[in-house]
Amino acid sequence: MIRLTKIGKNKFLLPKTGNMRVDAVVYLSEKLFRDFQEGEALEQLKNAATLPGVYGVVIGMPDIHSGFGLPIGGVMATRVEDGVISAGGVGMDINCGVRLLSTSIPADELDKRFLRKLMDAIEDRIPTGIGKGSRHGNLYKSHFKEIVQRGAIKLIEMGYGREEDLECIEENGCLDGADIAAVSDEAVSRGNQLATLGGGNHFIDLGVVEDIYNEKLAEVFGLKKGTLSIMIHTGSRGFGHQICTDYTRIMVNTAPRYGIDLPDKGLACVPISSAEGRQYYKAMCCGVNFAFANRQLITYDVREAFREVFNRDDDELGLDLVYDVAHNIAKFETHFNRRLLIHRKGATRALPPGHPSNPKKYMETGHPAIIPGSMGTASYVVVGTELARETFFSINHGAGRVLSRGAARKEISQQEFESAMADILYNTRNYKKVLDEAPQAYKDIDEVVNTLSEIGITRKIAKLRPLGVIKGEGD
DNA sequence: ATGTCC
Repeated sequence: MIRLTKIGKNKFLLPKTGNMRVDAVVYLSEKLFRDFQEGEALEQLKNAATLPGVYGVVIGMPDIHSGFGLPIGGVMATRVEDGVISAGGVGMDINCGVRLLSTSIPADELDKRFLRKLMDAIEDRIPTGIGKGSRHGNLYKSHFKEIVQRGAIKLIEMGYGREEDLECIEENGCLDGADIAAVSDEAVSRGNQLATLGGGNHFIDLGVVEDIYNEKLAEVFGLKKGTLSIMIHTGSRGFGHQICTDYTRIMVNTAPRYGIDLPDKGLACVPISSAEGRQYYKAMCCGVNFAFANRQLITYDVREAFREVFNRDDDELGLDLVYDVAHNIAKFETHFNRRLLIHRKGATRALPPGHPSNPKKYMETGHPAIIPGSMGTASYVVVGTELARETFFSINHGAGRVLSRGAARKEISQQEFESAMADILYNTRNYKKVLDEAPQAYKDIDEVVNTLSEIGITRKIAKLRPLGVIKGEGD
């Protein structure tokens, strides 16, 4: 078993041993540390620390749990000159991410019947669950190349959103460098899921802004206590999944040619500057842009559903985009005066006030970073601080699983599930289909969020409480 | 996460 050494409040060290090139650091509160059972995730951090060109420290966030190659809740920086790029370091669901919309609708105005009507109107428009196709099939057929190369920008040009949405999306809704020529035919054929939600932890939820911790910043973010909020969590669906699968195979096969000794197939990687590395980056950008476009189209559908059910205009409803963050992505960024490729896997970028990569609208506050809890617990809006420099301005992306999907299905009873969901509405007819997503399968979101805010890496801005949740059904 | 194993 790997030992963690406490090196500060909520901060633990996994010291460099064996062929690790750098240390690893894990952020855990005392309670999260006591309950910590993620030996495999620590192995994965150690593995990442052995890769060529890895820089600084490999980081585990408080929501860390084992994943494919790099753990979920993992951050790995590599030097552009001599470092590697890893498809598994980004993850299967490229640019899985979450966006938050604010409204000017007082939540206490809505009774359960009305909330249900809203959820039904949203569900009528957005296919959910694994393997579901899109109602915007025309976009896939006629504009796919431009959408994956130009992301949300292309959709805004076509009228699927507001001009001002773009500033409120990480990378302004388009990661530069996408080239569909780097994407396999098989991946392209799976791109027909544009404008679908998917399954697993993906959701659309209606919530209420329950607590404000910082009035000034909340106002800039458009978050007012007691108003209805909408959160959309989805990614690049089968398209991104296929890109990761394709390039993991390529990287496993070519890594030896570059003298790379792979500790784990899931961490398959090649030099950033290699032909295969550059190709993967181009393809990954397509997956990133697909996911931005996916969330943009879902936003378009949600706004339409709201107009229909309320019979009011956007002007009266708000429905403004607060922000859209990526959870699974690799990006070229400058930290410590060095050009690095930051792999964030189940981790969120959180820039502090004044950082030049903030959008103009949020330059003086830092952009909102959105942290969803589980289907039955709160979510948070936070900002990064200057102290987040030590994590390459990265924070956790959610609560983190504490039970595997299988264990959750086996161990949680119907009564336990229903009591955890209390008076929260959910769309699923059969609770068994979402039992693996039960609140009990996740860590305590308050504890996880506090782990970073207590040591000043984040500042909490607002807390959101779910009222109604739309989930895709697994099997 | 995922046409959850071509």
